[in-house]
Parts: sequence; C-alpha cells; structure tokens
Amino acid sequence: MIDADQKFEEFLKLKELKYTSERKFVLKAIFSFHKHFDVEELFEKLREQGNHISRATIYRTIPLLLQSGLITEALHCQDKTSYENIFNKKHHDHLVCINCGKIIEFYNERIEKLQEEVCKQHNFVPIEHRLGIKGYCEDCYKKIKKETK
Amino acid sequence: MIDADQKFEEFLKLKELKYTSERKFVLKAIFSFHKHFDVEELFEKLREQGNHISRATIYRTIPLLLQSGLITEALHCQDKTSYENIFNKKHHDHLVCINCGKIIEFYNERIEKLQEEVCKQHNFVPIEHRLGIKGYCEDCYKKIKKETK
DNA sequence: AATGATATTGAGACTTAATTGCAATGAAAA
DNA sequence: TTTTCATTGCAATTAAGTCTCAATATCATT
Ligand SMILES: [Mn+2]
Ligand SMILES: [Mn+2]
Ligand SMILES: [Zn+2]
Ligand SMILES: [Zn+2]
Repeated sequence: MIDADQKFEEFLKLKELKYTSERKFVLKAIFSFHKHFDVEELFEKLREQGNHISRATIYRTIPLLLQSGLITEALHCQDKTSYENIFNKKHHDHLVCINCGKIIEFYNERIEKLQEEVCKQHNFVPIEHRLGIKGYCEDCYKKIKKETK
Repeated sequence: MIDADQKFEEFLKLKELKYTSERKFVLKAIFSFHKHFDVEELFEKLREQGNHISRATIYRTIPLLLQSGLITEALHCQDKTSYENIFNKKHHDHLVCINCGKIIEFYNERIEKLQEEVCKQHNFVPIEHRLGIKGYCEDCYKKIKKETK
C-alpha cells in the first residue's frame, strides 16, 4: 500500500487529472486482493469496505491504473477480464489449471531473454508480453488419471 | 481444404454429431481466410460465398472447431474474440503491433523447450499455451520516433 | 477562505458479443 | 421409408463494457 498511492498521484498529476477519494478507494481495494480479481469482485470489495463506488467509475479508473503500471490485465479466463496488482512485484507468467482454476506464477530468465532475441530478429520493439500455459495441475491430473482408469 | 473436412467429419462422428451442410460451409469459409478472423467477418464471408448461415449456428460451430483442433483462439485484440485456422500448420506465437495491428508469427524451439521444463518443475501437464508480445513493428517505431523529435 | 475553471461522479440508458428457448427442419440409422 | 434426435434460424435474453448528462468535487488562483 505504502507508496503505490504516491505513484498513482504522480501519474495523475502528470496527466493533469485529479486524485479523488473514489480513485483512492479503488486503489486501496485493489491492494487488499492477494490474487487476480475482476471488476465485479472489485465492486463488491469496495462495498465491503464501506465505499459505494459506481461500476462506471471503476471501469473509468482501471485504464488509469493500467497506464500507471500499477496493475496488469491477467489472462482472459472464460468471459470476464481480470486484473492483477503488480506494484513492486517482479514480472512473471502463469500456469493455469483448466480443471480447478489454480494459478501458478513462474519466472524464467532464459525465456525472457529469448523473447528479446526474437523481437530483435524482427526489428520489433516489445512493450509488454504475456505467456500463459493452460493444462492440469498436479492434483487435478492425478484425479483425472484415476477417473479414466 | 482437402482433408480438414475429413478430420472434422471424424470428430463429429466420434461425438455422435451430424455433419450438416451448415457446418461444411462454415469450415469452407474458414479455409478461405489467410489471416485471423472474427465471428462477424466469418458471417460476412459466408454471405459472400452465397451461404446465409445464422450467427447462432456460427457461434455453435466454433466450439466444435476448437475442440477438433482445426482452429484456435487468437489473442484478444480489443473487444472481439478472433480465431485462426491451424489445420496442418506448425504451432507459432505472435508479435502484435499496438499501433497498426500488424501480426508477425514466430516460432522459437528453445522457448518451447523451456516452457516444457517450467511445467515439469511444477508437475504441471500443459495442454496449450499462448505467448503474445505487444509492441511496435519496425515501420511504426520509425514513425513514432520521427513524431516525437 | 472564496472563486472559478474544469475534471469527475453516479445513475441509468445504451451498445454489442455471445447465449438460449423453441418450433420447424434435416440427417442418418434402422 | 420410417423414426429418432440433432440441428437450424429467429428472436428474446444476458451480461460486459461504454456513454450521456446533470450534479458535484478538486485544486490552482485570487
Ligand atoms: Mn515473461
Ligand atoms: Mn509457443
Ligand atoms: Zn487443478
Ligand atoms: Zn505497426
């Protein structure tokens, strides 16, 4: 929490936008998640915290948080778009279990370097990337193997 | 075209589903695209080819084509979901220009191997993955550099 | 502290991708 | 052919996300 606030405020100042209490509350709510979240979950969290912020405001705040680098879009699971707080977090990619929904985060330096190489080969200037691997987590794979026996 | 038809027919037979003329036309239309396409484009292509297939049928056919491995979901660009014909095509990942929308396909054996390694380390059984790198293509980067001078 | 320019808000209407119910139709096994 | 059941088109429906607009809040300036 500490200075994500500050980072957001500076970002808004640069853009000549105002740091309203609604935006503060949205940021606070985001930092109380310890996993990916979607707009609906954020809306409910805000209500739990006693702040009734309209969906419209949430939808309008999200692009600002994305631009300021405080959150990132996570893998489109099913229908809804979900997000992830990345303030002061190291970049990582995801393994997603298609059976139970579990998400395992990983970081592989060599994959990252190879991506840079690929970009250079194509004279492409990367801004961001996303690597998502879907499959079965250990537990789910065991279960499924048993069932099909 | 040649035996994607056959593959689809076999898939449908296995599932005890029928190979209707509508499904044939949808498959044919998909094979006349040489790039990613979305449902609306598919609908229009079908009309061009003289086949009026309802959107509902298209939406119902797509999951079957996905399951049978004939197409795959491409990166969510903006709002609409788009798809890509992958019959008899080698797996590849994408560089997407956030300025002009150009898509560059690439394949990097070492990245693929490293992904497998990551999965093993987590006892994760991969089914599919997607790696998308967003950034600026050569042309767009040049343009933007000029403008900001 | 008061002013004023302008950004922001909430509510609900609106847009649009995707899904669904249903009666009519079609495929294909028997 | 007959019979069974999957499939189709249409229109109604759902739901994520956007937009409009009048009322309000922020903040630089006085
Ligand atoms: Mn990565
Ligand atoms: Mn790959
Ligand atoms: Zn699992
Ligand atoms: Zn470009």
